[in-house]
Amino acid sequence: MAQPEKRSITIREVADLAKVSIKTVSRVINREAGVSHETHARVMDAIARLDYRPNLNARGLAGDRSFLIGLFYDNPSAHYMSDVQAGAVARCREGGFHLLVEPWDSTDPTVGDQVLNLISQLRLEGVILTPPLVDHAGVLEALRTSRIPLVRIAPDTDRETAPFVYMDDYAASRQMTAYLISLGHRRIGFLLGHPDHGATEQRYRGFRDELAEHRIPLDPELVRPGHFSYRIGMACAEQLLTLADRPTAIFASNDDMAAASVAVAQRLGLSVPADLSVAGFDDTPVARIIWPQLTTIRQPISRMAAAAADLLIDRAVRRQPWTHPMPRRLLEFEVVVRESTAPPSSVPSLGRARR
Amino acid sequence: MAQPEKRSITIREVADLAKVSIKTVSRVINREAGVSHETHARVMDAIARLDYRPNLNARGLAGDRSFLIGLFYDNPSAHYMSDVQAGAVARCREGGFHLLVEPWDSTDPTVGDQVLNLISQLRLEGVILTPPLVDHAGVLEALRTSRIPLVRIAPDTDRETAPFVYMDDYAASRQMTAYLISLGHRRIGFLLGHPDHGATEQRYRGFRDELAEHRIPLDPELVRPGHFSYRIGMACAEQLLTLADRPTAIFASNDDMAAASVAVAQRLGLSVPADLSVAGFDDTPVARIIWPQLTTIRQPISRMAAAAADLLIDRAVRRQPWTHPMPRRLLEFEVVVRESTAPPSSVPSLGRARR
DNA sequence: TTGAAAGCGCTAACAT
DNA sequence: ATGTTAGCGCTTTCAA
Repeated sequence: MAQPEKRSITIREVADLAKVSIKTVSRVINREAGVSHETHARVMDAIARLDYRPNLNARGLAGDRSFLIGLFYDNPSAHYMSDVQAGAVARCREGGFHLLVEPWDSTDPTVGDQVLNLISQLRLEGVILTPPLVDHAGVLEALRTSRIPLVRIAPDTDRETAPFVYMDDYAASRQMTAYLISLGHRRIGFLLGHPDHGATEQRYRGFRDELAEHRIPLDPELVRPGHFSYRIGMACAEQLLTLADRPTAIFASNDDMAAASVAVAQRLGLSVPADLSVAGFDDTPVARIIWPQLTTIRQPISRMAAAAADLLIDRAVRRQPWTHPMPRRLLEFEVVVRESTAPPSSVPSLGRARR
Repeated sequence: MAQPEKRSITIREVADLAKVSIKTVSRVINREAGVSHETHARVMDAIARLDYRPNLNARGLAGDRSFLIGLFYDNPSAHYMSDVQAGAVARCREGGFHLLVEPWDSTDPTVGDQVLNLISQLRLEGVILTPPLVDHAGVLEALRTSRIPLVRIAPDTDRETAPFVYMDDYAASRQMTAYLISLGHRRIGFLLGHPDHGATEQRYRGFRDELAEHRIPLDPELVRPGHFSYRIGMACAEQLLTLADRPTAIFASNDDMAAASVAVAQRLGLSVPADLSVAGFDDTPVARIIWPQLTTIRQPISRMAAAAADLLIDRAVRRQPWTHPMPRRLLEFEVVVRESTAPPSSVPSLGRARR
């Protein structure tokens, strides 16, 4: 049984059909100048008739390109990565690029080598780094020595060496804290993020500074290390809520920990928000999936990723390195008020659901 | 300021250093037989000394390969895709392949063309399709005409034409239903999935057949179209729970709808599981994030994806097409009993949390 | 505005 | 067991 020939159309055949040289076809494909209107039309016609698609391997080999952008991550949050990926992949497709996803184990001491290896094999045209990998010394160094274009999302350290996109975690945190205070809360518990994430410190600072601004003393007992984890967040929330003088609100620095706080409160027979207000951060789907729905900060995750891809693609198309100062893009967050926050009540409820 | 030369090491240089021909180096790289021990060692040494990394573009162009596997999806569930991706990417890395992620809009009538275009440009060595794209006629046809190796995850239709991996949704659903019945439930509400997903029908059939097996009549009023959606699931749950003769249990065919049912129950002052048992399907993180934690079915998502990648890589390495019957891999599910299910109580509680 | 020829770095087919 | 040679399909000089 003869295997039907699977050979694809090549630039040669297009050139023949259009009665031009392959260089002219190449010019058309690459939108180079210097092709007459009429020739251009003939070539386009031939391309369409033959259903020609240029071979990216060949283009890459000849032009030292790959049309590939790498998304490097080490983030266990499915929703975060899903948003990042969606933003990046959409922008890539618009620009004729493709997204290669590569998870890394940042605890592996050879990760730098592995990165180097990948880069030199694949000739990626750029890499997007997400937190917390974004501040990983080994990975950063590998990327630097390979001199590959790099855009980081929300980096914490070393902000001068490469372009990055970010939102103002500090301001967002202050704004949420201010909102809680405006509701009348004075004893506010705070659940810290993972120490490896730059955002952890930013969000905590925003909380502290806003309290100070309102001359509300910060009770160290109310600040707990939740590591962005639902499980650890639960333990922290339980400690907070069984305190003799328990807080009337908890500001968790991500939604998972906020959801954990809500769950603990309910388990303890406390009603949210009547007995306890809970605020989250990120606006992941979990914020709407639990009851009551979470008041939280909407991060522009997908737009940050799109902006990152945009910087990379722009650079790849221009074929020009960035110059100092490195570009950066600031995207806006939003405080989303839902059902989990309300003014504090002095009378503890019986734990009945409201409504 | 002179740009430092960035030229990479080529096979030529390795050959020179090792005093062999490039073909021999090529043999070593590709682990072909027919290289003496001593030569092999010399080449490996040269590779290490020069830190040589073969250019994948060149390898791809010459050998008509790409070392790229595509993950095509159209699934809005971040957790599902995250698991799929993790499984696939892990297996790819083991095999020296890379994963390209491509979301598609299955409502776009030109999606078939777009797929064709992508394939012929990139020369992917294989494609993994996830539900519900896995049953999309246009995409399937495009993939078929391009004759690209394809492995589908949990396909519903056309199961003879290409390899696939799957779990037994039907059996899982029966098992969960049996469990609910064993607890003493007789009026069980069922929340259907999205009509485009093959699993929707399987899960429903399992439910129906298990009821029949126990001679429990199926009340059509208790079966509602939740579309796998949290929001729609909420509406359905509300209808179910405000029925005069409301069910004592709800079997939602995914976790999101189960979470919605729990939320609605709590809002209505019903305690879960005392007043209402709720079972989910999938064991996504939401199952543990809500309170009470969901009894659900653990799908082997990531292992299915790994198996899919495995089939593709194996075929790519052998460079042999699959023969009939197409390979398929069945992976095991697991019923995970948590806190959201219990025997029905005849005395409606006051809606207080237990414990 | 257009084209010819020389690679890009590798693998394949065929020597030896 | 090892080498030679001819491409893979494109982009890049450089010339016309």
